[in-house]
Amino acid sequence: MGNIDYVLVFKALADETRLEIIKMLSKGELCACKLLENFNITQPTLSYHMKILCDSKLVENRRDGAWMIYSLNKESLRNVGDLLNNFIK
Amino acid sequence: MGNIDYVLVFKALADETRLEIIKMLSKGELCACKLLENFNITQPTLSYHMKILCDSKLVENRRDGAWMIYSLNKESLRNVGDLLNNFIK
DNA sequence: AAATAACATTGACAACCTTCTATATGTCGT
DNA sequence: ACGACATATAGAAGGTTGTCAATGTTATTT
Repeated sequence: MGNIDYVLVFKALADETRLEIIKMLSKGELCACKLLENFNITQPTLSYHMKILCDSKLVENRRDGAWMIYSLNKESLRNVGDLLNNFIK
Repeated sequence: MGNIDYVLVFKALADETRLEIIKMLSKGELCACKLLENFNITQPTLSYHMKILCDSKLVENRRDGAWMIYSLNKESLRNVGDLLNNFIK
């Protein structure tokens, strides 16, 4: 319910890697190590991107033992879509 | 029908001033001078922002005498909304 | 044709972003 | 408690962004 910082959200979306991460998460939650397999970036770089995505509220995380599981925050995505829809009428 | 560069689009949206410009244009087309009145930025800075918005295809421009008239490209906005909708189902 | 008005372009600078390596923290199994 | 694994944080390097002052361009008016 916390208010959305749309600039933060669009900054989070404005990166090829993060957009691909969101696409992957749209098919279901994933741990960082599974996400990492799909990119040519180091683990700290992925961690950096995940922090940006979580700070924007587009993505949520939960710990499962040693793993960190990431999933989409669909309400946030819906709110962003609504913002754009309001612009076009 | 040119394909959309979503990273470019989200970069264009990821700025407080440009988001406000889009909000203003959502109520109807405007010339640069009218847009400028609403911000504490210089004319070259507005011109810079308008170029980014036009490059992203979110905004279109047409010349009317000495004025440059800007308007939203609603199809682009709809496509971006569709992209987000596809993520959440 | 000269002055004015609206807008774009250039060049400079500070702030921010993305990436890496190195290191730290947290968790599990032995 | 130790080793191995998963993830986060810190610091540094290089690239990108947003802003301005100065200047250029295009259109209008006198």
